[in-house]
Amino acid sequence: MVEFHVDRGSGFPAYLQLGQQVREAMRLGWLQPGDRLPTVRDVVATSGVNANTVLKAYRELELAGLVEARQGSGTFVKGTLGSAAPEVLDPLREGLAKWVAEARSAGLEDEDIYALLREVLSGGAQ
Amino acid sequence: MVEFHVDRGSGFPAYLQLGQQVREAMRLGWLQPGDRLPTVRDVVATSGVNANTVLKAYRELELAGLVEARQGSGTFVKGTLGSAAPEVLDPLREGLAKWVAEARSAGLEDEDIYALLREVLSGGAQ
Amino acid sequence: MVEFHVDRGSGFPAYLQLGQQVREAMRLGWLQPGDRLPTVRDVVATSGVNANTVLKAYRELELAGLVEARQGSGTFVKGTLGSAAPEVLDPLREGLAKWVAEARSAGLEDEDIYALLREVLSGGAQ
Amino acid sequence: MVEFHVDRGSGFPAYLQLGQQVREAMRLGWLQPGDRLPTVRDVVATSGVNANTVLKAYRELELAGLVEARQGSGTFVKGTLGSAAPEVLDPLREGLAKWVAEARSAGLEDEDIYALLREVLSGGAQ
DNA sequence: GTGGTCTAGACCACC
DNA sequence: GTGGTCTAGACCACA
Repeated sequence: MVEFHVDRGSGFPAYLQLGQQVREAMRLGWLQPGDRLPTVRDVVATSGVNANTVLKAYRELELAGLVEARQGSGTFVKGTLGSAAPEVLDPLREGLAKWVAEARSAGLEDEDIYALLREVLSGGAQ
Repeated sequence: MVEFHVDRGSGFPAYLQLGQQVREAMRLGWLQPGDRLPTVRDVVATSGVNANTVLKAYRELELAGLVEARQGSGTFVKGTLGSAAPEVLDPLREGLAKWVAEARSAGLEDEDIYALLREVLSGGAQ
Repeated sequence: MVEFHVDRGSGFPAYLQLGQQVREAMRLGWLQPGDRLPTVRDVVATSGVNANTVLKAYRELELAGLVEARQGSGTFVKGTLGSAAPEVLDPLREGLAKWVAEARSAGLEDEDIYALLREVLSGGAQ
Repeated sequence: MVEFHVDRGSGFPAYLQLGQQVREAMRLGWLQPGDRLPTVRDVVATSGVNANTVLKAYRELELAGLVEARQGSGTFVKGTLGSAAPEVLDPLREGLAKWVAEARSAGLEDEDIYALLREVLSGGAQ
């Protein structure tokens, strides 16, 4: 089961954070087609966000074709995102974890790590 | 010289994007204490954002003690962010680039990679 | 300029009524690409609907690619809907008006007329 | 026999769709006083809607004096709607069908046609 | 009890 | 002054 964590006061809209977390869970295989998302009320209880904010996040996922809301029964994962199978992801995750350990022991903070990744992904100096 | 890229319509506030990009450039050593930030006018021309938005971003960086506005001459980097020296960053960047190459050849998209990193940084299953 | 009329208490969601009216105005050529929709505040004043309801309608039109919201300046028609040129529409409208006059003088109410049209469009008995 | 078609996900409440379809069938003479409506069970099977939703639709029609529920035997049309006799309706239907054929061959979509009719019924520019 | 609609109002981002 | 975000809470449609 996915649990959401909303960082309020970061300026980052709460409904976007929720949407992103669903997308990431789908990419990582935590959410598979047919799985039910936490109910709106669950998310409200868990994350402290208002119900309408959750609804908005779910509605946008629905419009994106990723989930499907069924009145009275819940919201369900419909589409897929990211093609990576666990057999592929697991060794990569392991390799990345090793690299992260190195980076941290060299004194890098998480923000440094994100910055480095963005640099590398965007192909150097950009 | 740093060049800003603002993604409008992503829901992510423009002034936060600018601030984040300055911070990342500082972390990666692209911006060093004493360096001058692009002028507001430059950023407007480059990114299509309104001047007030740029001013707001710079003002917040100044309040954070990271930059200093000098009337008539521009805005200059004052503080530092991230403790990593180039001698430390370079081999890490290289290691990361190698891992990214692997991940991509395994079919992962950039979003998959970000998701994996977030997972690893947050300590596994979260 | 388009003016909205929202029928509250019909059970028909207000935001759908607004969306439909924009779409119809586009079909009839009352709204052309580049035209500005009434501001959210205008609609609130005109129709008595809440601002968020209007925003929701406009956001859905934007997601459908029909309009574009520009912060600080308004919401503008972007796409097109219905290919009918005025030269084509005008004679048809005239013919229809004539038929409507007949139907009404035969005692039909508007609801009868809608029912008839729906029957004819759906191809008879269906 | 009337057959219901409920469009879920249109935002239009299912019970209103059912009610409207009964009303239209009455206006067009498909349902006459004394006729029996489909059983709730039939509608559930046909339209995929929940039984309570059908019951709610029938209850509202009953409150409007249009139908009458007889315990154990079904729901029957009681009142009338629309004053048009078949001798009146048929030629009008024919005239409308001719107009619709014209409109379609001019490239109009059904939505265009509905928009035009609404415009004409509401008396022009509204 | 599920998702959905609407409201009223505060506050923010942007021009 | 423009659109947008978020909240709190009432109420509805549906299973």
